[in-house]
Amino acid sequence: MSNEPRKQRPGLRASQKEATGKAVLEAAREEFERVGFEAANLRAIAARAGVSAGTVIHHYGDKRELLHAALFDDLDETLRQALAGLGPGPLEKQLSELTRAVFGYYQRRPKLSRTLLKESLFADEPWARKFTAQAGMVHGALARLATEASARGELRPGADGALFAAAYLSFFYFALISWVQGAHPSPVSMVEHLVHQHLEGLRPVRKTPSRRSAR
Amino acid sequence: MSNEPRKQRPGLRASQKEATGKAVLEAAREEFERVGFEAANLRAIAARAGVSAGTVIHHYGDKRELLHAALFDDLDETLRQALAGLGPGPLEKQLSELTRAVFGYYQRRPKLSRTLLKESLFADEPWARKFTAQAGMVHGALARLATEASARGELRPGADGALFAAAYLSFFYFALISWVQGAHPSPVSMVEHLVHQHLEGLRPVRKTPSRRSAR
DNA sequence: CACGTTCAATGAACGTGTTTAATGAAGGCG
DNA sequence: CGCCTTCATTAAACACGTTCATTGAACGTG
Repeated sequence: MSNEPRKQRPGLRASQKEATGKAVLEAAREEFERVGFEAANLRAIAARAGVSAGTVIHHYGDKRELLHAALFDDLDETLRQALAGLGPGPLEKQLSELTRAVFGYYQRRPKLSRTLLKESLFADEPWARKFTAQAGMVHGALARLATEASARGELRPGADGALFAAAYLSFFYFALISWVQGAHPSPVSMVEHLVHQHLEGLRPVRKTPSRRSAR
Repeated sequence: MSNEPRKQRPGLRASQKEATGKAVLEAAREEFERVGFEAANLRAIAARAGVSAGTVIHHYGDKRELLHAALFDDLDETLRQALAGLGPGPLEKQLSELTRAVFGYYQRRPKLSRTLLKESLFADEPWARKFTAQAGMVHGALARLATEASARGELRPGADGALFAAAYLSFFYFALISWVQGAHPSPVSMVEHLVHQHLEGLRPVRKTPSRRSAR
């Protein structure tokens, strides 16, 4: 039972392995963004990293995991910064900022955005778990935003923040899928309209709301 | 050789081609549903249809197109029947029926539902066009349902039926993706909750609506 | 240091989707 | 009927992701 915190010295072999892994990841990022996922060639990525194809697989399991390993952190960072950088504004404005920021992540990788979305939505384990956790983080942040908005009087007191968060995510993914499939020029305004309608509701008016009915 | 119905357009070569095409399609359906998309082997499908692997590709271009060719019509039929069979009930009940019916289509193909959804949402041309058209048909029918509900007084007169349809589709796909990824046991109730919230809205109450706020 | 063990790395081999050149039967035409 | 054209079909070749046995250097231990 020697479960001591056995401090592993860097070790020459371990650090070499880490270096190789990073080189492969960098080569993969470049190739994926340059020619897209399906057109990217594992042997080409391996050559660019100065290793053999077998080494790439030995490190990352398969091509899809390599994609996720190469790009997950960037998306995660984008999400965290977008959430952290939200202004105090009204809920709809905050969501609009968030939509724009995350959309930008995909827009910045035109050759890759379609596959990126496709493979992250339908990832296998262990990445499915990571993406679920990531979505859970965003979901929680959104629910918190809704609660704050409720406290400001923008939403009714009993509003279900978690359910609202699910609705926003539905709208966002639907719009994003429509965009990558070429069905809409920009998901931002679609999400905005859907969020607005979701907040206002569609039931018969009891009294005309005094809020601006823009758009 | 007098069994020829007449000098018809088809011609011997054309009708032979159509026969092999159908045989391939049937073999593909069976193999796909039996072992799933990725595990299905083109040479096995070809053998089952009594042709060579090249013939399968010659007919359908690639493996993904074969999947769509094999299963699109079934989904289309499911959708049309679900839409045609909707009762006169209130809008939320109609949507619940629709959700159940379409969900059933995926539920009936456990080995295939994940890939089916994945590949249809992110299809390439020419199938992307067909799926977009199919979604457009459902979208139109949903907008019509909303308009009718509006005429019945369930929704406010100015309600945007098209936007509501987009919201429903967002919820449905989000719930379906969550389901195929194993994140939720059944998409039906999730869609129901989201639709309900969408209809009621989240703005502060001006006057207490007579409906009870479930959940 | 000597010796056995671990393991990152390799390249050849494999499975499978896709491409291609060849084939031969159907179809059109004088 | 002869001849040429079309084209569905095929087998072989190819491309690429993935598997696997092998290797040799790093590592741990006495």
